[in-house]
Amino acid sequence: MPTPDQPGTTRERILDATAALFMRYGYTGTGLKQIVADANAPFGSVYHHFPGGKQALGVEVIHRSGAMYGELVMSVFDAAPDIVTGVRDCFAGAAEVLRTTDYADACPIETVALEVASSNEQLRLATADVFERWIIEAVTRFRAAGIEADCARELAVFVIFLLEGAFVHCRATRTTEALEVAGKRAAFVIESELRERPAR
Amino acid sequence: MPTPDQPGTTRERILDATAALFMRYGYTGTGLKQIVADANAPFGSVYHHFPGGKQALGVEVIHRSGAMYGELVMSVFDAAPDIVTGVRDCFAGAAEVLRTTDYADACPIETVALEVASSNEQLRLATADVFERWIIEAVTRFRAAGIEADCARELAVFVIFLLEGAFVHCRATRTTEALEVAGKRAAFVIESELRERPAR
DNA sequence: CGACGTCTAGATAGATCGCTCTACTGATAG
DNA sequence: CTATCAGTAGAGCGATCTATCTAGACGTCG
Repeated sequence: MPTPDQPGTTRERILDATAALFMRYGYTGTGLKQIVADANAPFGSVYHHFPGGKQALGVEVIHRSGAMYGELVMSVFDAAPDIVTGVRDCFAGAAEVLRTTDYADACPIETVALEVASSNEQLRLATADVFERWIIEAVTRFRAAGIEADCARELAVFVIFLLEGAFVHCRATRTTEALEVAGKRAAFVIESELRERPAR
Repeated sequence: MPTPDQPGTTRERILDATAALFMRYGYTGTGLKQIVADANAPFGSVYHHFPGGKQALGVEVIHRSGAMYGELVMSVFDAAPDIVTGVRDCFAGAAEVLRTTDYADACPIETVALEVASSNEQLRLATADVFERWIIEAVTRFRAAGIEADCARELAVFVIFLLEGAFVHCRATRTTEALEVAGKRAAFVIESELRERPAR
């Protein structure tokens, strides 16, 4: 489905189209021809704006998508009355998005991360960087909610990759079972942690 | 790294080589040329043994790898004195394998599952089938350990996709942090469940 | 022995890949 | 006005992809 004449500069349209395609089809599964078709951009513009070619475009898309998805998740946390509700809302929201996008829109970098982990060091480092930023953001939230530093990092890693794992099952089965289970368990674990070790 | 003249029939060598390549590079990232090179097989043999081409080969590899990985995990459970230790050993074993294979050998079908979820219905169904079989096997184990039916399925989904999520982080960062955190949390959750709702 | 089916072996086709190249457009500066 | 430069536009290159095709090797039957 080609994206109809979006607003924004050619460069931005290329970035947006690439991000959408990476989320669904991954890095090797997305061709430059398809990117420019979806972005309504001429082929030559890709190499004008991204002299490093597909890899350079990939690195920028990974960082950009990672930042945008991080902000999206954080906005859900901001809207929630407490951290446990925030976690629950994140999983529920992710399930809702999956249902309304024909199980296509999950994590914007997960497919790419697995694809490039053993084949492209530059892209692998980009995905690792995004994951680390997400963890740090989550740690900040958890600490602010009164969880001790060491434990906060453990919980951040636990919650984020429980979400990533659930995405795999949901996309493969076209159900949201895994996200529902994961959300319930994640919320319960954080609740327990807060109960057992109350505020500092 | 081309696999040196393995034993087995040409067909089996093709299946083994494809499975290894899918695990590292995914479906679209693996070419038939590379498969026959690694398998020490002539190109034509692929289409002789798999008349359906790359997709038919993919479907069979997914089912085969899924069954083999399931058996591997179950053998770890069999060797453990109890179910909590079994879960802990699975995550620890997965971390050990990752470390000794340069973070390449994780889940044999995870990368493919994400890649094909929105692009190839036949392969998507194959990955969904494998996940469902794994869940059923895990449910059987958990029920045998005295966990109630509904809860057993929840725990199975939770543990399996916590493992899958951890694989993403480990392969991207080339650390085993996520698997260690996940193993610890998974074991704790199952332990709690057994403590709170003792044998039937 | 020859006929037949299975499997090996690889050349080749046709499409698509990432990428490079030149030409063109339009806005701005001198 | 001309000169300049960023960006648009797409034809075309070599490489690689999946898939097909023909030919040969090998064993097993009649």
